[in-house]
Amino acid sequence: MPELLANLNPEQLAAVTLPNEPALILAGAGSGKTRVLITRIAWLIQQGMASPSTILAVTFTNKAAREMMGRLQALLPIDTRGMWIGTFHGLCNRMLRAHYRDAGLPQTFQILDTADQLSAIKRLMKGLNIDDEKYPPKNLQYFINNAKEQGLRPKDVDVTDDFNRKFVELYEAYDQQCQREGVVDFAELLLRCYELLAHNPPLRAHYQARFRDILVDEFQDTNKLQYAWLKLLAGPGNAIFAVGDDDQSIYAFRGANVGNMRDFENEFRVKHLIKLEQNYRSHGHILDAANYLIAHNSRRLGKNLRTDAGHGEPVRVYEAATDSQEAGWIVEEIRALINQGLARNEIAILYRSNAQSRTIEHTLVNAGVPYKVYGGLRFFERQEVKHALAYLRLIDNPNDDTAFARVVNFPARGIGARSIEQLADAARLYNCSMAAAIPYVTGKAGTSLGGFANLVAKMRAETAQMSLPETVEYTVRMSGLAEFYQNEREGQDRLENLQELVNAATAFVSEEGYGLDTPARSIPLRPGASAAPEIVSRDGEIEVLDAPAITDPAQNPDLMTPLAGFLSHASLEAGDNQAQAGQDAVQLMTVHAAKGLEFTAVFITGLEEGLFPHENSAMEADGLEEERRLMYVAITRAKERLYISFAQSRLLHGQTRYNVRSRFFDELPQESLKWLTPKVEAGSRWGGRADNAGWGRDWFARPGGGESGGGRRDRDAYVADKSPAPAFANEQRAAETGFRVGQGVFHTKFGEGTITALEGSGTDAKAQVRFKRHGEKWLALAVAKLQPVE
DNA sequence: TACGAAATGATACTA
DNA sequence: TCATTTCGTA
Repeated sequence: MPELLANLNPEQLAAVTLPNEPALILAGAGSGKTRVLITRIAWLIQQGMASPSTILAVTFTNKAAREMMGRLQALLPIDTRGMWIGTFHGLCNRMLRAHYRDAGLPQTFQILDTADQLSAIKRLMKGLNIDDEKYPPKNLQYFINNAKEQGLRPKDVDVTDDFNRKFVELYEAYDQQCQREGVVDFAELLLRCYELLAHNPPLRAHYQARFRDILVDEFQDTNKLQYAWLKLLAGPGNAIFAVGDDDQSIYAFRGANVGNMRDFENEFRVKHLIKLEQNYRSHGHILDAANYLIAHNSRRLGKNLRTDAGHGEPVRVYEAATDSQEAGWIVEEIRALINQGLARNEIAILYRSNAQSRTIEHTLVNAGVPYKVYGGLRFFERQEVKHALAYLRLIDNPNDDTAFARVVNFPARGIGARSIEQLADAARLYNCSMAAAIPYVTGKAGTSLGGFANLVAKMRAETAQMSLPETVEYTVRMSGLAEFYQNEREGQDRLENLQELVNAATAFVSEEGYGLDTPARSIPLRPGASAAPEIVSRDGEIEVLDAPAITDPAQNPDLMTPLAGFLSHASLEAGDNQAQAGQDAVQLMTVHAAKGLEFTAVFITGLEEGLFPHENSAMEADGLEEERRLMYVAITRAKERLYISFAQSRLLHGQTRYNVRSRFFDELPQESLKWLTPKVEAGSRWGGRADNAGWGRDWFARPGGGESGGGRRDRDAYVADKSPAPAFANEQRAAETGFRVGQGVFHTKFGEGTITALEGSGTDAKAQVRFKRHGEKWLALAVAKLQPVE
């Protein structure tokens, strides 16, 4: 028991052992936030103040939820699997599945991810003959999600003008379409769950009585709807324990509302506000830089990090002439660090926008330094996987037009755009799904559509008794997807992903504890499991007929069929957002993606006006302050070494831009900086910036190159300034290929292979590689993205 | 229907 | 520059 609380500092200890009352924990970067959250849960359970079933813990990412469950499991001899620890969306999904009738949803409702939602919107607009130039589908999508996140249904949205009125109309039509198809988007998951609780007092009371302790991670990232949902769950006998850091709020652009922290403090009369300011991550100079920078923000709750670690190394600053020179310097420093014995995965290169990674990658490749880029497509977002999932969704729910439209002609079965349009018209006429409208379409189109209908019907019938992995395997085969990719020249990886999908299904079944032969499409009633919830509405009144019948998904996870569960899993957990895992490699990612991580050495690149702070942030209210918080997040990722760099010119979108160094340099404590290049005072160079001008003007295209806004035709007329980057010291060493014959390599397009020959040197260096799947190829090392593999 | 050419847009991103 | 989408023709 005491060892649970051992090694906590006084503030952490105070937070962990607070009474069951509203509390706000202001947890600075590297202050042991997660540890406090987990220890608090463990402590509550150990003290008998709570049991695993009375706790609700909410996070933003599946990763955070998994970490919490894993570490908790390690602290206590309990099974965390049934606990209500998860993301907002995951928990809402769970609640909606349990009370689908009260929520007005079909039992097999499915979840639209962002891409599905957009295609649903496009389909809707096409059907209504809406001009998508005037009303861009993406804008409508944003409008709808934004409204939902404010808790607004179409009837609640203020109509201000005709344009707005159209959007509201479309929002209404979209909701109806979703309802008819039995699908919900991400925002709907939250809003629907919110309404479920808001309109159903007995149910609300049930959950309020149940969740005595509600713990929220990253509270500064909650949006209005999430906060409202939490407030509904916070009843008289329970309390919210919110952990967050207003200085690390970097998601306002997607609806996060830092104001929730203040509101929480006021609305709940928070008596316990604890600041965790002891930092266990960074050395002194780094922390000083962070503190000093963030002090330039107004409207903070106020916090100052301290460390016992000593000053450590100063923050190194480098000014480069060009972006490629900047990259060259970074690679040099990285080599030095590696030579000093630092592991590659303890080194991170951070940038503000993804476009910046290319130059850096290129330089790393040439230098033969292995690296990993975070970001990009995740497993369940790959087209072949989404195709397969669409077939599965169609088997489960014939009304899902989004899934239908996706695969009706994939693989191609001669059903063209014309036929689909006819079908959509019929569906609208008869107010039914596209699948149901097939009999109404006549002629040749009707025949080929009929063929598709038969295929799906056959698949539905034949999978009726199959287990989930069998169903997935069967679907991949019978849909023709496997055959299609088999014959496709570049289809091998996709084929493998389809196989991987079958494996994922097998893994899912075993993780969820189903028997391997449990039918995928029936609700498996285990012994002792109770039937579906029984809350019935009578005369508009909602009533609990039989109190114990409010079924708790935690005790009965079988309210979902394995297939429905797997499909939600695919939507809610799209998989890793990381490139190839494994080998020891330098980590490349955006500053946003780095939040929550830490590295021994960190490079923050592209510190230029217009880039960081980003030019677009000048338009947004509070935009500059968010950029500054972003920089704060970036700095606080570093444990021992921090490098900050910028370049005078940068090739971006095919144009050379001349940038001015970021204002953030002037907001750092100069005594903690070590300039590796002479520091040039602002204003002493051409292009020096006027501090209070809108900084959109602070960067500009090539001097004498004319206005950049001259339209596309300028592209041909425009000759980019191709002056070569000044050679940097180790051009010579970069010339070494860094490869040897017989070495295993990885290529982003061709996959794994082995080097069979090397030729030439410097920029002409070539390697012959025998790829496992694509045969032997000669590759120019300066161009090909080859990564060494063990 | 299918393919290549031309046009276009480009901050950050989890569920 | 590059990835994606639309356009125009076979």
